Amino acid sequence: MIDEEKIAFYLSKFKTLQLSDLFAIFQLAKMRKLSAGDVYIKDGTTHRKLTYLVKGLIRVYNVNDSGEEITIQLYWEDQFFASRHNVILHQPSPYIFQAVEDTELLEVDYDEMQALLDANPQYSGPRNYFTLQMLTDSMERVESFILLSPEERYLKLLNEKQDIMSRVPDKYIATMLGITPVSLSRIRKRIASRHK
Amino acid sequence: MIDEEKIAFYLSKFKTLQLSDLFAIFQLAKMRKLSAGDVYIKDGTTHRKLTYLVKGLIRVYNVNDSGEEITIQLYWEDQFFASRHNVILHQPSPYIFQAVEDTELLEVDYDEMQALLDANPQYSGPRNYFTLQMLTDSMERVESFILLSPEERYLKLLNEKQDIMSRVPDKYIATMLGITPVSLSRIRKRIASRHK
DNA sequence: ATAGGAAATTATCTTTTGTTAATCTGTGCC
DNA sequence: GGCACAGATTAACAAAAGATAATTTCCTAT
Repeated sequence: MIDEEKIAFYLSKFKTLQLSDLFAIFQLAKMRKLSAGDVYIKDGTTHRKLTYLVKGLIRVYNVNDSGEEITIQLYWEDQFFASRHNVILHQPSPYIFQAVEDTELLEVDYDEMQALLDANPQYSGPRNYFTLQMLTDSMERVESFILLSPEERYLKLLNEKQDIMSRVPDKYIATMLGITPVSLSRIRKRIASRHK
Repeated sequence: MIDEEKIAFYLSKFKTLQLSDLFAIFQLAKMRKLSAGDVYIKDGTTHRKLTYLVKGLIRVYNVNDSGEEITIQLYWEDQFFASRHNVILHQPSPYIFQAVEDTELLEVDYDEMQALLDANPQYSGPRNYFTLQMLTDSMERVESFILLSPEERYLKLLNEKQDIMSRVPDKYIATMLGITPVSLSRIRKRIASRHK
């Protein structure tokens, strides 16, 4: 469960929210625990949920025609996520959501959540905050593909998310950067040889 | 100005909105007209505005160390946009927003707009809708960089946004795809030779 | 109609990445 | 300890992209 410290943090961050507003959400929520390796959302299924990641690490990936796993995204503690294909586009997701570590999730039905948020103005600010957070993260990532070389993208990721990166194999990082694991290995070698 | 047809469209799309709710926004808004080539937001400046593009085309670009212009994003009719560095990060934007065509914009002060939206629950749904729209666009773009080759990205863009693409030079498209104009030209040649 | 300029293409060469396969390394398990 | 296995590295070659410069095409202003 979310601990008191985190609840206090959110209450102080969003002045419009009362403890009772958080409880209203918790009443819709179901706690789920996953073991490392468990699949959370299978590709091709329907899963209209909004999920808050309490503890652990989720990897979103795709299996391409050659049978290789391409990691699209990682989610970690205190992030919200959903399967955009399911939730926005009303389509089955082509991606697999899998726990990389033992993971704890808080899950709410997406439509119930939307109804609650639409109906109560005190949620408007926080809701907007989290969506904007996701949007800026995504935009920044787009810009990294346009403005940076693979090597620069890797260094930026190392710099900003070193703690997260150390929790997953390099091959996940490589495909997230849009390159192959072999290429990432060469980049790492190049960087190492330069700093010596 | 936004025409009656568009107003009717938004009113029917968002049932919580009354005509008076739209007027409340219009009262905050200022109409601006730009000629082709005009700079809308200069890099290094502060511009805390939310903008609705009524007519025309805006290009967001960056000038790199070699003096080359790298196009990051295009905005066209009926899209909302803002400078995320200014508005979210409270920093000057490193990007230049420039009108590619003669352009008409509706501009509102970002903080005034947030206050209005936060205070009135009827805006919560529509606000969320537009932010989610931007988010899914951005996420889809990220995924295109991870899952597709430059050639596939180009074909996808042609397929989905042909009308917009025909309004800008190829070199804008190339850098938006994360490649050089020279490379895009080779890709076009490769595609043409295959279809013959 | 034509001259000037920007955009696009082509050419050449270098660098990087992809592909495939082999090798090395570390870790958990019996 | 040693075996099995996944992940990382290395090697070798092919394919693609970057950089630079020359050339061609297209558009626009006069």
